[in-house]
Amino acid sequence: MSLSIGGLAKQAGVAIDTVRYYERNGLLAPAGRLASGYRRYGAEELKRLRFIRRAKVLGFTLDDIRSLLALSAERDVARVRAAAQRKLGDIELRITELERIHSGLRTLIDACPGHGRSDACPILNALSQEQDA
Amino acid sequence: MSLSIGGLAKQAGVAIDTVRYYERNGLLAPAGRLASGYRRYGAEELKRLRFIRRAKVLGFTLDDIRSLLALSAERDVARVRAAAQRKLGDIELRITELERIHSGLRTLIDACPGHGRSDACPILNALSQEQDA
DNA sequence: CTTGACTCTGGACCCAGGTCCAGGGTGCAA
DNA sequence: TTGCACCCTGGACCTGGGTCCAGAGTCAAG
Repeated sequence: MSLSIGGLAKQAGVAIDTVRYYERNGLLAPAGRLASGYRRYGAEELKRLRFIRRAKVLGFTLDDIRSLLALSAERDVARVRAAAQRKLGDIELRITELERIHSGLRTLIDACPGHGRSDACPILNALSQEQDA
Repeated sequence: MSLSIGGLAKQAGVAIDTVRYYERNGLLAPAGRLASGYRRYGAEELKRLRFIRRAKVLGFTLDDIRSLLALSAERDVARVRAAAQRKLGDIELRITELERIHSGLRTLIDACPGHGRSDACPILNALSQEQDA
């Protein structure tokens, strides 16, 4: 079984341009070529492309994924796990930050009657004036 | 009291280039000028710039903020509140998404002993193989 | 053999939100 | 008057992750 770039992209659920972009950026090894110059792919490349797609879903950047692929090739389980843990930490940080924003906004909205004089609107006041928070 | 662009930027805690960028992009009105062409600012502009900075902290995009400023000028409290509520919804969505990612990663990490054969590493397996999740 | 679908390349462009630069003019203090 | 900090402009550049394009070549069905 052998795939054209279009077939590969379809199987993996990404765009053709994305496949070439990944190749250019070292996430996929340079593909084998036909005499015509057309790229050909096998099952390995499909697996790798799907790996990339899943890792992205889990919040890894392409940079992260490059490392992950290298560690995976070296079978370095400990460092794969450590990378996942770092990513988990990042995500926790982002969640915390969003929750901070969320509660700030929630407080403001709850305090705003949604009508009446605009200088009594806590949202506008919070944005306009000096404050501690 | 009157401020140069540098003074304004400093008071508001943003970069000079950012002030000019905001002016170019309609978040700040075109500044008054001295005969030399130097921009001059008053207290109003400082308030407005701080408004922008705070709104950004609360997760509003510059586009959002442009609307917010317009609504604020029109004293349209109801629509300000509605905009804040939409933004709250966005943020909730982002939190939910991150939590989904978080729990996926957490499960994988917890299942991974961090040593041993790489083909027994749940993280690599999850990324490499077909799966439901 | 023709036709339409596919692929090749390098490079430009997109989003947001700035940031930096060169080459010039200005303001003010010693 | 010199010197330094500040300001002006238009336009290029940055990050991340692609997406789109023109112009040319190729593949496969009918």
